[in-house]
Amino acid sequence: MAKKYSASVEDYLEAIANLHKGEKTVKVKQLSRMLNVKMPSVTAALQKLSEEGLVVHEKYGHIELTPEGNEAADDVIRRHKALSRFLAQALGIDQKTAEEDACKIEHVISPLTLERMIKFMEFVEVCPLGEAKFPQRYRYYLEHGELPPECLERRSGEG
Amino acid sequence: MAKKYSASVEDYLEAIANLHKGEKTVKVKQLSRMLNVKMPSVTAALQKLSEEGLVVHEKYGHIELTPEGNEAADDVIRRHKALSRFLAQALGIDQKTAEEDACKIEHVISPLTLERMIKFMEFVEVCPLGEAKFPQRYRYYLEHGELPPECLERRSGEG
DNA sequence: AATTTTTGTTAGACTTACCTAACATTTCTG
DNA sequence: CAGAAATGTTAGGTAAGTCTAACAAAAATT
Repeated sequence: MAKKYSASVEDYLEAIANLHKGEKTVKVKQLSRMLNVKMPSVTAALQKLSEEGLVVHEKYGHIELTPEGNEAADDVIRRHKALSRFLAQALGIDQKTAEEDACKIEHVISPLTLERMIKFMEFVEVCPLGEAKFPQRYRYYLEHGELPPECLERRSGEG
Repeated sequence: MAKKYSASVEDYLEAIANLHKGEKTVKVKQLSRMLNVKMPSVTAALQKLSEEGLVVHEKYGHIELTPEGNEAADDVIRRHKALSRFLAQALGIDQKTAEEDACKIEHVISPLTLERMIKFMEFVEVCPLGEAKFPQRYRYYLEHGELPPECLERRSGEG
């Protein structure tokens, strides 16, 4: 299960799924715009995706995902979301960059690494913040380029 | 500066640079093995790289990087190392997986995200560990699936 | 309803990067 | 140093994925 698709295929599936959420019907033009490719490229891609049983698309008609296509799309979207959350929340990266990186990395990241990023965020959320101020201190370090005062204070006494 | 090269080009440059460190001369066969491609593919790639001024390679001769090629290779290697360190150290991913993911992600990660990963590691190293036990606690959470005892103890008193 | 505009498709070409098979050169070895 | 083995190159093919130009259908407009 969870076959491997090319980055391009994943991009098409993801875009179709996302467009489906907003609009009732998905059309070639929308995909073309969303993916920054010309319409003939979309037509060609849809043909291949149809043959592979991931998409339903009759000539001049609207575009839908098959159950298999939908499953694959959901998986890409899951990776995308986890990644962009991790980059933004854990590393303090701005939303735009986090999105852009997620769009690329989602195609190549291993399941294990993804799982670890998710675990990392879980941990940060779950571990009492008053105690483990790590994330906030990291933000401070990012902003000021030096350790926050409460780290410096105790430094000589620590080790 | 720092032009954009394809993932494939980056892989060749990186491999040549790495091989150079070990052996005195780099040969087609070695690259072929290292990159899991057949020798004719290497020959073709070297031709292109030569034309682009990244590599010096005369027929049947040994392979070297130009200054420009070397600079590009160093940059890829820098990304690779930072990534694999981040994955292994910060996220607790095994070395093999960390390497594999680094090999892929190095081609698509943004400078900002890379920089943040580096900053993250710097912070973990620099911030007194006795105080910010975040990384260790994260490891515990990874291993046991629940918070370490010292987090749980104080939990009710924190909210 | 006829025409224009928009959208979609087909046809054909290009690029990247790989492959196999056949040939060429180098290197090793008896 | 001559033949065998290993290495490297050329020639020609394939697959993905993109593009432009020309044509076709659908949708909008008058």
